[in-house]
Amino acid sequence: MSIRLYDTSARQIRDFVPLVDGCVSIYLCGATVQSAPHIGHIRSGVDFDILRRWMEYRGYRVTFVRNVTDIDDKILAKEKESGSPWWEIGHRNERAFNAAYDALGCLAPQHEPRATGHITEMVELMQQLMERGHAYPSEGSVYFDVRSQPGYLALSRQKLDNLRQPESEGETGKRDGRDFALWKAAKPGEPHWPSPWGPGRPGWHLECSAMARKYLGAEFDIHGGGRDLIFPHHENELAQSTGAGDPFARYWMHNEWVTMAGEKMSKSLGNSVLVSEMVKRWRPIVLRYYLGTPHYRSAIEYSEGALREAEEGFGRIEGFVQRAVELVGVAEPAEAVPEAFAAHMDEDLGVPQALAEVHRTVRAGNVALGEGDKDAVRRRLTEVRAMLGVLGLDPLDAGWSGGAASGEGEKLRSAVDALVAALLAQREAARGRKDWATADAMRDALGDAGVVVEDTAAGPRWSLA
RNA sequence: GGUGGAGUGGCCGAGAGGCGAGGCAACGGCCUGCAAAGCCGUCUACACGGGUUCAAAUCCCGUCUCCACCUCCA
Repeated sequence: MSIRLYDTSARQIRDFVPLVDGCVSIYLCGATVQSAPHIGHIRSGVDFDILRRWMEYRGYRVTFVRNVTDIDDKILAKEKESGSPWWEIGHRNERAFNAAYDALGCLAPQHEPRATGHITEMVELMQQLMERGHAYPSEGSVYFDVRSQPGYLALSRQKLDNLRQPESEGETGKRDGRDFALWKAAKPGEPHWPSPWGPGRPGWHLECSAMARKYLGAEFDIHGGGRDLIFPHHENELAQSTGAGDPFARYWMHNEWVTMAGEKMSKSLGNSVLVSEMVKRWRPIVLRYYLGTPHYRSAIEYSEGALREAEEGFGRIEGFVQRAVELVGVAEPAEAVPEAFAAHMDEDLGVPQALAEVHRTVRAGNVALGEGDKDAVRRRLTEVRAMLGVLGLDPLDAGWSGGAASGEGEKLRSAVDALVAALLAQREAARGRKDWATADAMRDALGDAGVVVEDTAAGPRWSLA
């Protein structure tokens, strides 16, 4: 059996055959660090993190590259607005992105190259494009000649003649209004780097072609990103790279976006929800469950209610894991996930159906808990952990301990545990004499303090609300 | 104008010709001193109108509604 993936280029699900046996190379378009990440940005990170984890589970050696575009028009516009230098804006936002990836449990890429660190590679690429007749300099800028590239627009399945002709801006120096800039001549006050065509800065798109080649080679397996990148970003990347002679990506994968009242979440519409705000209100693992659980090619409609449901739904899974650990202790994830789960994941990352398998296993585990069947509980726990691990949602994974594993947090935890245990002992005594009023009052008081008490056959257990 | 996507039960969200995905909520039952959690059960839908087929949420035709992308930032 093999993994099958929906390839945007082919518009269908294809068997995944890696370029190099046993290895997978993935290039994901990451952040253009002009602003802090909203949950739409980070959804892409989560979706491709799941892809990567699944590939690793299937035994591939994965090389995952996620770029940082740290120079572009919007960043320069921000510089003018805010007065902060472009590199400071970029760095601040890059840190915000990394904090968000980290908070949501996205594994670190092997390489995280920045556009401004690869000017030399871009210049080389442009020279090759010129030699091959796909690019031309004009007034200090360099443009890609879209008419020179017969395959142009194959990815987005458009026709050149159907593109709206951009309004002529007078002195652009382009041969065709649809030609796009590889290199932009420096304007006064803007950052610039030297090039054979004069000082300037890279155009959008060019960095990805240059960096994908550098870190993954002229041909690699999967190129990913949000769906809005298909055109122009990926189309232009493809044109540049193939124009320079690189075979480039073998599969193109695009995730859908997060919508808000039916509309795409974006900064310009003013409807974006920042990750930094969300993690204050929802546990990061719940946020990941919410963003990573629908199929990656389906839009997610943002709503408070959906977040609450995610919290409840994940809580059900987590509740089983906790109770199971209380009964049988921490059991390591199983070596293999259940067959049905794997089959769904193999089919274009069928996370929703795979998740149904998690729920089935949780139910079976809960039945085993009810029967006190320790062997069965342990088995279900290892299965559930294995499946959750692939989704990056194993609550016992060290990454989710919330950093509270610090000495301070541990001390606090054990202090509270001792206090609650003492109160619960008193409450048990009250229950023993059937003094329900006292027992209930104590439970209410603990509840008000944020400690939820549940009486079970094995005695009372408590957890934080 | 061009290209692509979507409309599923109270809600979220899969599926894509025939055996009720799953979750949340609700309701009933079991368990419980009462709860909580859990288990069992109930509710069973595919925007609209036609058509094809033994059989359509799924295929075909038409209609409506919504969304996205259409280049140097508009």
